[in-house]
Amino acid sequence: MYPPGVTDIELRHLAAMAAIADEGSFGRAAARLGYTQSTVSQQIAALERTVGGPVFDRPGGPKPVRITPLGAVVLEHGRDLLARAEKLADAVDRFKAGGGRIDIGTFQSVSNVILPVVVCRLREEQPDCDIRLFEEEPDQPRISDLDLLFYDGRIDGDVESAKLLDDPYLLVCGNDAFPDGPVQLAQLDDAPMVAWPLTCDQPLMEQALAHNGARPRVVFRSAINETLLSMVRAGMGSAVLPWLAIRGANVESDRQLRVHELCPALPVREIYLHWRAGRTQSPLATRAIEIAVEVAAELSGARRA
Amino acid sequence: MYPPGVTDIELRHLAAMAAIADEGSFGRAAARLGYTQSTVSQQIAALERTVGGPVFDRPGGPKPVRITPLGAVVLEHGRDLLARAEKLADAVDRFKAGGGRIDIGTFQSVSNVILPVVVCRLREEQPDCDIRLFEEEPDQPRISDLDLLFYDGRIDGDVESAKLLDDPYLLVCGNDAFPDGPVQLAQLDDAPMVAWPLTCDQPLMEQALAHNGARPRVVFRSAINETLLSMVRAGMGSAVLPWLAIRGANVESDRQLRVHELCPALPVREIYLHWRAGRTQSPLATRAIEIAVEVAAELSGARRA
DNA sequence: AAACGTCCATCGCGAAAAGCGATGGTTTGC
DNA sequence: GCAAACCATCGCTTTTCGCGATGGACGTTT
Repeated sequence: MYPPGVTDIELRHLAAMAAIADEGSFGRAAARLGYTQSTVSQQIAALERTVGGPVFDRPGGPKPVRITPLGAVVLEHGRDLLARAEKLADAVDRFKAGGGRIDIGTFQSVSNVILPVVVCRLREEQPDCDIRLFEEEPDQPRISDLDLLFYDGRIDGDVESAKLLDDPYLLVCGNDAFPDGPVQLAQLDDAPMVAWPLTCDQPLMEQALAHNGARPRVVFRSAINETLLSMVRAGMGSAVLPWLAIRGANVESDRQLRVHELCPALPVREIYLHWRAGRTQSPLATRAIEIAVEVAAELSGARRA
Repeated sequence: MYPPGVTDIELRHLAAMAAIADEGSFGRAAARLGYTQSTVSQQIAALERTVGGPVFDRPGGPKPVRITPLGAVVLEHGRDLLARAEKLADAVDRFKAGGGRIDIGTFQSVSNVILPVVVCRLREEQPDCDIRLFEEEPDQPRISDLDLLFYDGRIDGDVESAKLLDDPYLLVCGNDAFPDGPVQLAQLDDAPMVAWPLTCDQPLMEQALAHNGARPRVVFRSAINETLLSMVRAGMGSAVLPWLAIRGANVESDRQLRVHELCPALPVREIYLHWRAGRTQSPLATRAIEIAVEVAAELSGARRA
């Protein structure tokens, strides 16, 4: 792979060489490096052994040592090598401080409500970090190549997860569709309704509706919440949406719309944050999980209030 | 100078890491590197100690190990570091094979006769070498910053030298100025003459002329040999030039000019090659000295023939 | 000229580390 | 379950690292 001898080069020796070149003396270089003069002398001897020739001329006496032509070649590349090593150390430090890149998979309502806050706080703590979001959603959520994945449900495979919050379904309808207070599920039977496409938790929710004797007529499907709500305002029908989506669209302050709890309540949609099991996380990912849990808890509290 | 820890990085460990990343297994990497599996395991452990975290996830069993986010950071820079180290080794090899740069100081006739051959042979052996020639000639020849210096005389200071050849002075004159055979120095007294400027050996030569009762009238001085010879052809006067200069200008095949030995002969001009004492030479410089001596010897032989 | 100061090389020693072989624990696949 | 593949760990030997002390070389000073 690498030619023999390449890995015999020691950065310590190159650092000693650079210090000597700067100071003009083995002894002063040793002092600067925190070594003994004899140690530095041996380090240079070792370096000269590996490169196969002297790198300094030692005139003897108080004259400063001078670099040889071979030494100049070694030093030129050596300084470069040391600079690169320093860059490596810097990169590691930045990484451990939370820098670096993180790839997060997300979906619909999480993108609208939770994620903005998470990203914001993360960037506050780590202005230089590189956060990449992915919302492509094939039928199966893809966690390979992602560090973190938000999803409303569990995922099979070698995955760990944190439950972020319970997201109950609520009814959004026109101002005068129902009187204040909870709405009986049965009242939704055969009612016109707009809804999300049948991905994620949506099929489960509709089954639960049906199981409770509510078979609404779905007159329109869209993944865009704003579109759905416009349809509700237009009187096309009502919508059963999770609380997160409702909050994300500021429905509560919309005088044309009203939100009702459902009775009996549908099974809540559960929001999870997933990551691959058995893999060491980056500090950035670890922190992102913590922040996501925090944010979710705050949201949960806000909902109950 | 360098932050602590930078010089603790070992190229050996990075090489092991790269091999593992390629092979997906500590054992195979060990085989490739010529180490034992346990050794590689410890190398990675050491690396992980210096960077402060795991660089590989070991799933256990026949699954390939996988790099961690931290490991990815380290590996990215590590490969770079290894590539640079390889460049260093390459540069050293090239240098030892005679590559690299050489700075040569020269003057007038050496530039014309000796140096072209030396440079030619050197470049034949080392096509990639970087030969730089300097002909600036302040009153004092400057050997600092030069690897090699041609000069017609000795130099004071900490300098070693090789005598290349004796370069006798000869008389160049018009076809019919003197009969064939040696010319008595006395015959040059008050004769019109063109000559070099009073640098290098020229003052010494003119003193020697005077000392032998010949005080020619110098009617023109120029450092350009061709100019001087044109003047001789034009009948302005004759010229006392060293053999090297005469050969460099192809005087011998010029039917308008004739070359005479002088009687008694003037002290020869001695051509030396100098280099700073007590300094390790580059192989290229060493070889250049050898070649220069060879070329000078050939020229010496050619002259005597 | 002799004494001094500065400098690097070298020697001996103790501590640390590298590398090896053998062993043991884990996980996967049959 | 059993076998196979894999990595971690332990004990051991050999090598290396770094130190302090000493000595030789050179230039400067007296």
